[in-house]
Amino acid sequence: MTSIKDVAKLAQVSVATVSRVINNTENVQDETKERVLAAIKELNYSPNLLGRSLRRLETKKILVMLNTISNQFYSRVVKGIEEKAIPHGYTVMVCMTHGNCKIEQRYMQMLKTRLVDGAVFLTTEQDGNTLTNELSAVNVVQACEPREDFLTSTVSIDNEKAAYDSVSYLIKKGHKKIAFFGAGDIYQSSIKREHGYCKALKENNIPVNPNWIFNEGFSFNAGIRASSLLLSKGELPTAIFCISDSCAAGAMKALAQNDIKIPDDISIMGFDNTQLSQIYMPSITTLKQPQYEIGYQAMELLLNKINGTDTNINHLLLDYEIVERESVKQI
Amino acid sequence: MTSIKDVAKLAQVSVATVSRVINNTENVQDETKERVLAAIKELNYSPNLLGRSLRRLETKKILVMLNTISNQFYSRVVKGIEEKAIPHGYTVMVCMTHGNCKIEQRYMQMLKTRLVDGAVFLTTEQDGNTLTNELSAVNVVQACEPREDFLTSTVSIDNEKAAYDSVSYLIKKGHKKIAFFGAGDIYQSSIKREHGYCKALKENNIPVNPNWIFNEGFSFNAGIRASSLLLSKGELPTAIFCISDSCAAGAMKALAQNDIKIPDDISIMGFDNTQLSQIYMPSITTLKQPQYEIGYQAMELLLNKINGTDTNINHLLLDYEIVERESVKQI
DNA sequence: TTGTAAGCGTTATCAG
DNA sequence: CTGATAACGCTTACAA
Repeated sequence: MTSIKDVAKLAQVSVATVSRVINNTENVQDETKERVLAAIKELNYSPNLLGRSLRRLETKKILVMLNTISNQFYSRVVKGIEEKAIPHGYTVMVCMTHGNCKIEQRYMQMLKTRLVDGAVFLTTEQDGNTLTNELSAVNVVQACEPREDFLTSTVSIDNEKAAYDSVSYLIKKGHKKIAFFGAGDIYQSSIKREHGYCKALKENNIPVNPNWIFNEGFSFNAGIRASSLLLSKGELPTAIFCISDSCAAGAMKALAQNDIKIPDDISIMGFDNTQLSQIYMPSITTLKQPQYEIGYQAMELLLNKINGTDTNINHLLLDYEIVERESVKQI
Repeated sequence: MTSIKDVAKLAQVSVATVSRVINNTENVQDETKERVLAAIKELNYSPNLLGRSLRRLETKKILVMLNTISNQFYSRVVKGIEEKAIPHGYTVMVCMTHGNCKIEQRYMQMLKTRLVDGAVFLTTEQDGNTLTNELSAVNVVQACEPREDFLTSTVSIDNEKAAYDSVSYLIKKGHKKIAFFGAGDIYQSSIKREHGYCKALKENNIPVNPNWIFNEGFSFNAGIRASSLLLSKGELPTAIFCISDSCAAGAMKALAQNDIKIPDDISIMGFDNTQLSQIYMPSITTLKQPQYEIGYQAMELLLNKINGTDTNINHLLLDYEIVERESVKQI
């Protein structure tokens, strides 16, 4: 590996001069500069960023932590993060935890040890107190699925209100028998959406039927499982509000296999407006989260934190909208 | 930020001793060790990995370069990479290029400047000669979509043979009129699959109809576009061999909207066995690439390269299999 | 305009 | 078993 010393030797100058040329930081005589540039080219030299970062105490790197990239939802969030980060000179890297605490801690080590300047957590596996303690000295924000006990700035939608609006929409479409396919109380978003679901029913004087609340998860298979359970209950609802588009698709497939027509027999509503909701047959009526914007704003908060421009803890709630497609029918 | 010096001072030992305790590298008296560990705990100290990497000239970090994580196909490949890397002490980070040369070069800079020990390229935007030159001194392998002019070890399937087998399968199912939805000659995999498609037809004395070859891309929308073009041609085939599952789904949706029944009127075959092929209605018959295995083996080659165990350029071709589902019918 | 040298946080060598 | 110190590659006062 060629270092700055090799360049200096070849160009017959000091390493300081080479550094000045590389960073365009002070005046260097044209002739010397050219000699240095020629040497750099000849040796195919690139400055070692470890050395630079160690000296400058900054790396210009950002980590995005998430459970898994197989969840389509996150890809546009990351895109938003990147498009804010790159113009400010930051490079973004994505790290998957696969729901594994150990792996998450390993990446956190990179944070704590200054291998990166900051991180955006899209999901996390650990409890908030631990995280708050461990990461007290580093720059972190949360987006999408924030934990309230992890004390950082956050960007997300108002999950309770979004669910409330979704279920109100179904009610407006004439539905009174509405089931909820959630993910259970390990997910704050699921708890809140269940609250919103109940609130909308109550406000419309529809009793909440606990037999119609299932918590099998976000995935396609979760939708299948929840549908099977629902079918075993006897009476069927006319609509199902699902925690995710994948879950909605799973529900649709399981119901279709039992000769239940969507939306003629049962209406289905998804959540997130992932590509799946557009391409499924029938296409899925869903609630669009502003994924790109969530990422963009989260990165903005992180930059402010890194620069010391804003030391407050902010909680941004962004707008959402219902996207009407084919899976919900007026009755 | 607390450094090793602070720990040494608090524990009343030298920094060397602290380092020995951290790395468990030499014998340290139990009593001293405990004092050091107590100090580390009290100061909540983590060693700065920049310093360590600079000293050791290795970072134990691997980059995975790809176009975009929104392509489901890659998520299992990355999983395979991770599961080989982690037990060897390596940490994996994913970097998206979004088809942008500039961004790709930025990540390559991390490679050239020793911020990471190596990289697996799943896709690349630049021409092979440039890459070969730029990255001659670093540890790199390619997987999935290798460029032959980028001289590295590669892991993939035999795309021509896989396409040949897929089309032969359709022929065995009684189809003689078979269209091809490809991605065009910017993708080596597309070129090769088109070759395989033509070869299978010729071997069965079926003339290749250039009107039935479309190159709109890998995406869902590409499938929609290709279908629209196909419908404008007049005569329809009885089967379509698609370059990806997304493309197949797009084709199915566009055809369904024109009241063409899948698989009764036209059979559709996808490629990759992504989750979409399982969950779509009807489910999509497809060719399963061993995604996890591709990633795992690519990482193995990379480790051998990093360790200097194997300096050859290897080209691994892994097995694939046809997964029969609902979108192809015997006629 | 250029060079010298200190220092970023580690680890490894060499003495003791 | 422990400490002092050089070195990794770079940037930046300070001096010349």
